[in-house]
This record gives sequence, C-alpha cells and structure tokens, in this order.
Amino acid sequence: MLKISEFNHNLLGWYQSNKRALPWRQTRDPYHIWLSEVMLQQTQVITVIPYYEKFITRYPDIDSLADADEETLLKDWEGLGYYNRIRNFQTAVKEVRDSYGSVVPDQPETFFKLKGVGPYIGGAVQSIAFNHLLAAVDGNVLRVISRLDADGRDMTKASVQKDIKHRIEEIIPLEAGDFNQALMELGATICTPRAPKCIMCPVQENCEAYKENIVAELPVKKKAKRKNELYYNVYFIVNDRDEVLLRRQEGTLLQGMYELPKYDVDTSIESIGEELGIDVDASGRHIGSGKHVFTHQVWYMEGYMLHTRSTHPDFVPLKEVKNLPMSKAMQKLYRLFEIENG
DNA sequence: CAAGCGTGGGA
DNA sequence: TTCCCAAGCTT
Repeated sequence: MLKISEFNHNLLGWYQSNKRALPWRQTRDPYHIWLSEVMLQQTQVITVIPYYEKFITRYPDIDSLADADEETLLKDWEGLGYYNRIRNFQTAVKEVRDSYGSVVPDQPETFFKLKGVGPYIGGAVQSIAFNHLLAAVDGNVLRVISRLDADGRDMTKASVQKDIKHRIEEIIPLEAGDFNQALMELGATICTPRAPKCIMCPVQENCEAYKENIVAELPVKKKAKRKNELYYNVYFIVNDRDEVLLRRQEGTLLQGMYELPKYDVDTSIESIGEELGIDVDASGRHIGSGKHVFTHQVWYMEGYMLHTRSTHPDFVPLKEVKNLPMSKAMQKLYRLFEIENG
C-alpha cells in the first residue's frame, strides 16, 4: 500500500459518507458492541439485525445476560447457528460480572483472555469501544488487503492472517474503530468476492491487483473439503397423553439443542426400544423425509412415528415443544410430524 | 495446525 | 446442482 496517509484519508472519507445505519452503530455501550461482534461471527449483517434487537431488549446489560437461564438463551439464539457462541459469551459475561464489576475491560490483554474473544472480536471491540490501535481482521479485510497488496498467499492460513493483522496495525490511524469498520464495509459492499465494483472503489489507486488486472484471482484460499453424508432415521415416539420423546443433543454438534431420537439407518426399532427402556410398535409409520446441510456434514433423515404406553422421563407435552431450542435440521422433521398430526 | 462448528443466500 | 462465503473461535 502506497501513500498511507492518503489511503487512510480516502478510505475514511468514503466510509463516513457511505456507512450503513446498523443498529450497533447507534450505541457506545461496549457490551452492546461486543454482543454484535459475537453475532456477526460468520454471519451476515442482514441475518444478525433482528437477533441483535431482540437481545438488547431482553438482555440490555451485562448482569441480565449473566443471570439468564442457558436454555432460554439458546432458545433466543435459535436459528442463528454456531450455538457455542452464546454459551461462550455468557461464560465471558459472567466473568466480567464476577471479576470486573460488570464493566467490560478496556485493557486489551484482559479482554482477550475472555471466552470466545479471539483476534477479530478482541480487536474490533477494543478499537470501536475504546479507541485502541488494534486491527480487526475478518474475511472482508483479508480479501481487501490481499487485493490491495496483490498478496497471493493462502488466506486461510492463521500465520498469514496474523501477519496481515500486524501490517495493518503498523498503519492504523487514531480513528482505529472507524478504520476497521471502513475496511470491512469496503469488502462487504465494493471489494466483493465476485464482481467487485472497482470503478466505485475509493482506494483504487492503491490497489496493486487492480493495476495488474488480477483482482478476480484474489484472494487465494485453500478449497474446503467435501462434506460427510450421514443417514438417520428420526423417531416421533408419542404416548397416550399427547407427549413426545425429546432429548438434548450431546457431543459438540448442536450441543444442548433438543432433538427427536435419531439413529443410524441400520438400527432396528427393537434395539431402540431396548435402549430407551420402552415398548414401541413393532414397525414405525413413515411420515416423510428431510435433508439438512451443515458446514461439514449433510444429514439425510427419514421420519417415523411410533406409539408407546411406556413411561420415560424425557416425554414433553406437545404444547411445550415450541418453547424448547431446536435446530433447523430437527425443525424440518418436526414439521412433518405436525402436518401428520394436524 | 487442521478440523469442527449452523444457517442462509447468491451465482 | 454445486460451490462459495458470511464482522471467527475452540480444540
């Protein structure tokens, strides 16, 4: 990047006259800014807005979120994905309440130790809320910088991202928060992955890739590997009291979200009844199928309805199911059940 | 370091 | 249909 001061001036000038009126730009509350950054992780602005509004209404401050019931938080987060984000955020917020008097730390080295705070969120919050001269390197910034510098390195590598963060911090101006947001906004609206609008770019003169006519070749990223395909049978096990068997998902994927019992397709109904300790119909009634795509997996699900007279602690009244956090994958199957049941 | 982690939208 | 990508972090 040539002529740093001119570059900064042009970028910041463009940002001031083009920035979008996003809800989290209407506040100076570090907690609100932090919340928005957690939500924006790997999630588009348009998706985040309604969740952000809901959360600042229901959890307006550190204490209200720290005190919230985890299952209620998950329900409010339902549909946003990457559910560990909200769990980690609450862990961090409790730490702020208990160790820092419910005041978000304004010292970077303290803030960076909190759960869920990585290089991006740390830099973003500390620059926007407290004017620290730290970079906030997200996917937008990596793309913008790779083009400005005609940098052909693999942008998925942590070492490259770290290097770019340091290089930005060498030139970052006193208006660090605005500078970081300007770079991101440029990437989101002008320097886009496909069909970038170079003709509208405020820093076109500083762009090495534009000069060399290789904008379309950048950034270079290692290809994602193919997704695993998994096949499940999903069971709606109902009893005589209008209750359905639900359980909380274990493991790391969708941890804590409610799910209908699901089993590998070759698992017999007999062994399922045995595992759950209940008597079920010998054969289920097929009521439909569903597919759901995750980042690293694809689920193909077949839904079956079973009836039992047995008792089990995990039966939930049908009327209460809507109050429980459930992934989109399972909602697709649950909808089949609702259609079947009327 | 590579892999795992949700969901939705666009080309 | 398929692939990429989105204000990334944890393990």
